[in-house]
Amino acid sequence: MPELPEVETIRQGLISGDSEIPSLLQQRIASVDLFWPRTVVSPDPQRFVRELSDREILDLSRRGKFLLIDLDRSSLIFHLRMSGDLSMQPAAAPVQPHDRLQINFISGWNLVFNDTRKFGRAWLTDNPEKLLVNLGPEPLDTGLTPDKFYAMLHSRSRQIKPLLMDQRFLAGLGNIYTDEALFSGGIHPLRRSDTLTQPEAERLLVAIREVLQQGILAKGASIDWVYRGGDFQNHFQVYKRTGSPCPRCGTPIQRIMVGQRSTHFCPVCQPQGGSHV
DNA sequence: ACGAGCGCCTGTCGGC
DNA sequence: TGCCGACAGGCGCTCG
Repeated sequence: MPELPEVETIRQGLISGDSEIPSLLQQRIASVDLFWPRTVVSPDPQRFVRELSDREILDLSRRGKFLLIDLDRSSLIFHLRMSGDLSMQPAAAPVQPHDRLQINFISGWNLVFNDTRKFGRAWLTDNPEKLLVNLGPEPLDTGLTPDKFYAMLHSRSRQIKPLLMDQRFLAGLGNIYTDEALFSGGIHPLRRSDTLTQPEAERLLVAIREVLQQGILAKGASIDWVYRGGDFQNHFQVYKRTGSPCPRCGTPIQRIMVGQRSTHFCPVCQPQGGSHV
Protein backbone atom coordinates (compact mmCIF):
# COMPACT_ATOMS: atom_id res chain seq x y z
CA MET A 1 0.00 0.00 0.00
CA PRO A 2 2.57 2.40 0.82
CA GLU A 3 3.40 5.96 0.08
CA LEU A 4 4.03 8.46 2.86
CA PRO A 5 0.36 8.88 3.89
CA GLU A 6 -0.27 5.13 4.00
CA VAL A 7 2.90 4.46 5.98
CA GLU A 8 2.03 7.29 8.36
CA THR A 9 -1.50 5.88 8.74
CA ILE A 10 -0.09 2.48 9.66
CA ARG A 11 2.30 4.12 12.15
CA GLN A 12 -0.46 6.07 13.86
CA GLY A 13 -2.77 3.07 13.97
CA LEU A 14 -0.15 0.80 15.52
CA ILE A 15 0.65 3.39 18.17
CA SER A 16 -2.90 4.25 19.16
CA GLY A 17 -4.53 0.83 18.78
CA ASP A 18 -8.27 0.92 19.37
CA SER A 19 -10.92 -0.51 21.67
CA GLU A 20 -10.09 -4.05 20.55
CA ILE A 21 -6.43 -3.84 19.56
CA PRO A 22 -3.61 -2.87 21.94
CA SER A 23 -0.83 -0.45 21.08
CA LEU A 24 2.41 -1.80 19.67
CA LEU A 25 4.31 0.29 22.21
CA GLN A 26 5.63 -1.42 25.33
CA GLN A 27 5.03 -4.86 23.86
CA ARG A 28 7.71 -7.41 24.73
CA ILE A 29 8.77 -9.94 22.13
CA ALA A 30 8.50 -13.63 23.02
CA SER A 31 9.36 -15.19 19.66
CA VAL A 32 9.48 -14.61 15.90
CA ASP A 33 8.15 -16.66 12.99
CA LEU A 34 9.79 -15.98 9.65
CA PHE A 35 7.78 -17.55 6.83
CA TRP A 36 9.62 -15.93 3.91
CA PRO A 37 13.30 -15.55 4.85
CA ARG A 38 14.12 -13.17 2.01
CA THR A 39 12.02 -10.57 3.79
CA VAL A 40 14.99 -10.06 6.09
CA VAL A 41 17.92 -8.17 4.60
CA SER A 42 20.16 -8.22 7.65
CA PRO A 43 21.41 -9.78 9.78
CA ASP A 44 21.02 -13.36 8.58
CA PRO A 45 17.60 -14.90 9.35
CA GLN A 46 18.81 -16.98 12.31
CA ARG A 47 20.39 -14.02 14.05
CA PHE A 48 17.44 -11.80 13.17
CA VAL A 49 15.04 -14.16 14.90
CA ARG A 50 17.33 -14.83 17.84
CA GLU A 51 18.23 -11.21 18.55
CA LEU A 52 14.64 -10.03 18.53
CA SER A 53 13.48 -12.26 21.35
CA ASP A 54 12.93 -10.66 24.76
CA ARG A 55 13.21 -7.13 23.32
CA GLU A 56 10.73 -4.39 24.15
CA ILE A 57 9.10 -1.99 21.67
CA LEU A 58 9.91 1.55 22.78
CA ASP A 59 8.84 3.74 19.89
CA LEU A 60 7.57 3.73 16.32
CA SER A 61 8.57 6.46 13.90
CA ARG A 62 8.65 7.08 10.16
CA ARG A 63 11.27 8.41 7.76
CA GLY A 64 10.06 8.69 4.18
CA LYS A 65 8.43 5.34 3.50
CA PHE A 66 10.45 3.51 6.17
CA LEU A 67 8.93 2.47 9.50
CA LEU A 68 11.38 2.46 12.41
CA ILE A 69 10.64 0.39 15.48
CA ASP A 70 12.90 1.38 18.39
CA LEU A 71 13.86 -1.53 20.58
CA ASP A 72 16.00 -1.24 23.74
CA ARG A 73 19.28 -1.29 21.88
CA SER A 74 18.71 -1.56 18.16
CA SER A 75 16.06 -0.73 15.58
CA LEU A 76 13.74 -2.96 13.60
CA ILE A 77 13.07 -1.28 10.26
CA PHE A 78 10.43 -2.10 7.65
CA HIS A 79 9.94 -0.97 4.06
CA LEU A 80 6.56 -2.08 2.74
CA ARG A 81 7.41 -1.60 -0.95
CA MET A 82 4.42 -2.42 -3.20
CA SER A 83 2.10 -4.60 -1.14
CA GLY A 84 3.42 -4.84 2.40
CA ASP A 85 1.24 -4.27 5.43
CA LEU A 86 1.76 -4.36 9.19
CA SER A 87 -0.98 -5.06 11.70
CA MET A 88 -1.58 -6.34 15.21
CA GLN A 89 -3.33 -9.71 15.33
CA PRO A 90 -4.40 -11.92 18.21
CA ALA A 91 -2.09 -14.89 18.64
CA ALA A 92 -5.06 -17.18 18.08
CA ALA A 93 -5.70 -15.76 14.59
CA PRO A 94 -4.76 -18.21 11.81
CA VAL A 95 -1.75 -17.43 9.62
CA GLN A 96 -2.99 -15.69 6.47
CA PRO A 97 -1.92 -16.62 2.93
CA HIS A 98 0.69 -13.89 2.44
CA ASP A 99 2.00 -13.51 5.97
CA ARG A 100 5.79 -13.30 5.70
CA LEU A 101 6.90 -12.48 9.23
CA GLN A 102 5.23 -12.59 12.60
CA ILE A 103 6.52 -11.10 15.84
CA ASN A 104 4.86 -12.72 18.83
CA PHE A 105 4.50 -10.71 22.04
CA ILE A 106 4.09 -12.07 25.56
CA SER A 107 0.76 -10.17 25.70
CA GLY A 108 -0.84 -12.71 23.37
CA TRP A 109 -0.76 -10.37 20.37
CA ASN A 110 1.37 -10.54 17.21
CA LEU A 111 2.74 -7.93 14.85
CA VAL A 112 2.15 -9.48 11.42
CA PHE A 113 3.90 -8.46 8.21
CA ASN A 114 1.75 -9.48 5.25
CA ASP A 115 3.10 -8.88 1.75
CA THR A 116 1.56 -10.42 -1.36
CA ARG A 117 4.35 -9.57 -3.76
CA LYS A 118 7.28 -10.31 -1.45
CA PHE A 119 9.04 -7.02 -2.24
CA GLY A 120 8.86 -5.73 1.34
CA ARG A 121 12.01 -5.82 3.46
CA ALA A 122 13.03 -5.78 7.12
CA TRP A 123 16.31 -4.88 8.83
CA LEU A 124 17.50 -5.23 12.40
CA THR A 125 20.33 -2.80 13.00
CA ASP A 126 21.96 -0.70 15.67
CA ASN A 127 22.83 1.90 13.06
CA PRO A 128 19.57 2.93 11.32
CA GLU A 129 21.18 6.12 10.07
CA LYS A 130 23.26 4.07 7.67
CA LEU A 131 20.09 2.87 5.97
CA LEU A 132 18.50 6.30 5.81
CA VAL A 133 21.50 8.46 5.03
CA ASN A 134 20.69 8.82 1.35
CA LEU A 135 17.09 9.90 1.82
CA GLY A 136 16.07 13.40 0.79
CA PRO A 137 14.21 15.76 3.11
CA GLU A 138 10.77 15.08 4.55
CA PRO A 139 8.27 16.97 2.38
CA LEU A 140 6.18 17.99 5.41
CA ASP A 141 9.19 19.31 7.34
CA THR A 142 8.77 23.09 7.52
CA GLY A 143 12.55 23.36 7.40
CA LEU A 144 12.16 22.65 3.69
CA THR A 145 11.50 26.21 2.54
CA PRO A 146 10.35 27.26 -0.94
CA ASP A 147 13.78 28.75 -1.54
CA LYS A 148 15.52 25.50 -0.67
CA PHE A 149 13.09 23.52 -2.80
CA TYR A 150 13.68 25.83 -5.75
CA ALA A 151 17.44 25.41 -5.31
CA MET A 152 17.04 21.62 -5.15
CA LEU A 153 15.06 21.61 -8.39
CA HIS A 154 17.67 23.72 -10.09
CA SER A 155 20.58 21.62 -8.87
CA ARG A 156 19.30 18.85 -11.16
CA SER A 157 18.10 18.67 -14.73
CA ARG A 158 15.61 15.86 -14.78
CA GLN A 159 12.00 15.23 -15.71
CA ILE A 160 10.09 16.53 -12.73
CA LYS A 161 8.01 13.43 -12.07
CA PRO A 162 10.82 10.87 -11.74
CA LEU A 163 12.77 13.43 -9.72
CA LEU A 164 9.94 13.86 -7.21
CA MET A 165 9.71 10.08 -6.89
CA ASP A 166 13.45 9.73 -6.34
CA GLN A 167 13.74 9.08 -2.60
CA ARG A 168 17.21 10.64 -2.53
CA PHE A 169 15.65 13.90 -3.72
CA LEU A 170 12.52 13.92 -1.53
CA ALA A 171 11.42 11.15 0.84
CA GLY A 172 7.90 9.76 0.70
CA LEU A 173 6.24 10.47 -2.64
CA GLY A 174 5.19 7.56 -4.87
CA ASN A 175 3.23 7.26 -8.10
CA ILE A 176 -0.18 8.33 -6.80
CA TYR A 177 0.74 11.37 -4.76
CA THR A 178 3.23 12.58 -7.37
CA ASP A 179 0.56 12.62 -10.09
CA GLU A 180 -1.88 14.32 -7.72
CA ALA A 181 0.67 16.92 -6.61
CA LEU A 182 1.74 17.77 -10.18
CA PHE A 183 -1.91 18.24 -11.12
CA SER A 184 -2.62 20.36 -8.07
CA GLY A 185 0.44 22.46 -8.82
CA GLY A 186 -0.33 22.74 -12.53
CA ILE A 187 3.03 21.28 -13.61
CA HIS A 188 3.46 18.94 -16.59
CA PRO A 189 5.09 15.64 -15.49
CA LEU A 190 7.80 15.94 -18.17
CA ARG A 191 8.92 19.48 -17.29
CA ARG A 192 12.65 19.68 -16.64
CA SER A 193 13.21 20.39 -12.98
CA ASP A 194 15.54 23.33 -13.67
CA THR A 195 12.99 25.14 -15.84
CA LEU A 196 10.53 25.69 -12.99
CA THR A 197 10.23 29.32 -11.97
CA GLN A 198 10.33 30.39 -8.37
CA PRO A 199 6.51 30.77 -8.19
CA GLU A 200 6.05 27.37 -9.84
CA ALA A 201 8.41 25.72 -7.38
CA GLU A 202 6.59 27.28 -4.46
CA ARG A 203 3.22 26.26 -5.90
CA LEU A 204 4.48 22.69 -6.36
CA LEU A 205 5.77 22.48 -2.79
CA VAL A 206 2.41 23.71 -1.47
CA ALA A 207 0.65 21.15 -3.70
CA ILE A 208 2.85 18.29 -2.48
CA ARG A 209 2.06 19.16 1.13
CA GLU A 210 -1.64 19.53 0.41
CA VAL A 211 -2.04 16.13 -1.22
CA LEU A 212 0.07 14.41 1.45
CA GLN A 213 -1.90 16.02 4.26
CA GLN A 214 -5.20 15.20 2.58
CA GLY A 215 -3.97 11.64 2.18
CA ILE A 216 -3.07 11.35 5.86
CA LEU A 217 -6.39 12.92 6.85
CA ALA A 218 -8.19 10.33 4.69
CA LYS A 219 -6.10 7.57 6.32
CA GLY A 220 -4.45 6.78 3.00
CA ALA A 221 -5.77 5.29 -0.21
CA SER A 222 -7.26 1.80 -0.37
CA ILE A 223 -6.91 0.01 -3.68
CA ASP A 224 -7.42 -3.52 -4.87
CA TRP A 225 -7.04 -6.27 -2.30
CA VAL A 226 -5.30 -4.09 0.25
CA TYR A 227 -7.89 -2.30 2.30
CA ARG A 228 -7.27 -0.52 5.58
CA GLY A 229 -10.29 1.74 5.64
CA GLY A 230 -8.54 4.63 3.92
CA ASP A 231 -10.63 6.93 1.75
CA PHE A 232 -8.19 8.91 -0.39
CA GLN A 233 -8.94 6.86 -3.52
CA ASN A 234 -12.27 8.71 -3.60
CA HIS A 235 -10.42 12.02 -3.83
CA PHE A 236 -8.13 11.27 -6.77
CA GLN A 237 -8.19 14.15 -9.28
CA VAL A 238 -6.15 12.46 -12.02
CA TYR A 239 -4.66 9.15 -10.83
CA LYS A 240 -6.34 6.18 -12.59
CA ARG A 241 -8.85 8.64 -14.15
CA THR A 242 -7.68 8.31 -17.78
CA GLY A 243 -10.35 9.67 -20.16
CA SER A 244 -12.49 11.10 -17.38
CA PRO A 245 -13.06 14.86 -17.33
CA CYS A 246 -10.52 16.99 -15.50
CA PRO A 247 -12.22 18.21 -12.32
CA ARG A 248 -10.97 21.73 -13.06
CA CYS A 249 -11.55 22.22 -16.80
CA GLY A 250 -13.34 19.12 -18.13
CA THR A 251 -10.63 18.09 -20.58
CA PRO A 252 -10.15 14.29 -20.66
CA ILE A 253 -7.32 13.15 -18.39
CA GLN A 254 -4.39 11.70 -20.35
CA ARG A 255 -2.17 8.76 -19.46
CA ILE A 256 1.45 8.45 -20.59
CA MET A 257 4.45 6.44 -19.42
CA VAL A 258 7.15 8.42 -17.63
CA GLY A 259 10.16 6.65 -16.21
CA GLN A 260 8.40 3.30 -16.67
CA ARG A 261 5.51 4.46 -14.48
CA SER A 262 2.01 5.21 -15.66
CA THR A 263 1.33 8.91 -15.37
CA HIS A 264 -1.97 10.78 -15.35
CA PHE A 265 -2.37 14.47 -16.05
CA CYS A 266 -4.57 17.18 -17.58
CA PRO A 267 -3.03 18.51 -20.80
CA VAL A 268 -4.75 21.87 -20.32
CA CYS A 269 -4.17 22.50 -16.62
CA GLN A 270 -0.62 21.11 -16.83
CA PRO A 271 0.68 22.57 -20.11
CA GLN A 272 3.97 21.22 -21.42
CA GLY A 273 5.39 24.68 -21.88
CA GLY A 274 5.05 26.36 -18.56
CA SER A 275 2.92 27.94 -15.91
CA HIS A 276 -0.76 28.55 -15.75
CA VAL A 277 -3.29 30.32 -13.50
C1' DA B 1 24.04 12.92 -14.65
C1' DC B 2 20.27 11.06 -16.80
C1' DG B 3 17.01 7.77 -18.60
C1' DA B 4 15.78 3.23 -20.30
C1' DG B 5 15.39 -1.63 -19.41
C1' DC B 6 15.11 -5.37 -16.40
C1' DG B 7 14.62 -8.22 -12.18
C1' DC B 8 12.25 -9.16 -8.08
C1' DC B 9 6.98 -11.45 -7.03
C1' DT B 10 1.86 -12.43 -7.04
C1' DG B 11 -2.54 -11.29 -8.51
C1' DT B 12 -6.21 -9.23 -11.47
C1' DC B 13 -8.24 -7.79 -15.56
C1' DG B 14 -9.34 -7.26 -20.49
C1' DG B 15 -8.92 -8.99 -25.13
C1' DC B 16 -8.96 -12.71 -28.29
C1' DT C 1 -13.69 -21.17 -21.05
C1' DG C 2 -8.77 -20.55 -21.21
C1' DC C 3 -4.68 -18.40 -22.31
C1' DC C 4 -1.63 -14.38 -22.55
C1' DG C 5 -0.06 -9.95 -22.09
C1' DA C 6 -0.44 -5.65 -19.59
C1' DC C 7 -0.37 -3.71 -15.44
C1' DA C 8 -0.09 -2.80 -10.19
C1' DG C 9 1.04 2.17 -4.45
C1' DG C 10 8.83 0.40 -5.17
C1' DC C 11 13.47 0.19 -5.77
C1' DG C 12 18.18 -1.54 -7.00
C1' DC C 13 21.00 -2.75 -10.71
C1' DT C 14 23.32 -2.32 -15.43
C1' DC C 15 24.10 -0.04 -19.59
C1' DG C 16 24.69 3.65 -23.04
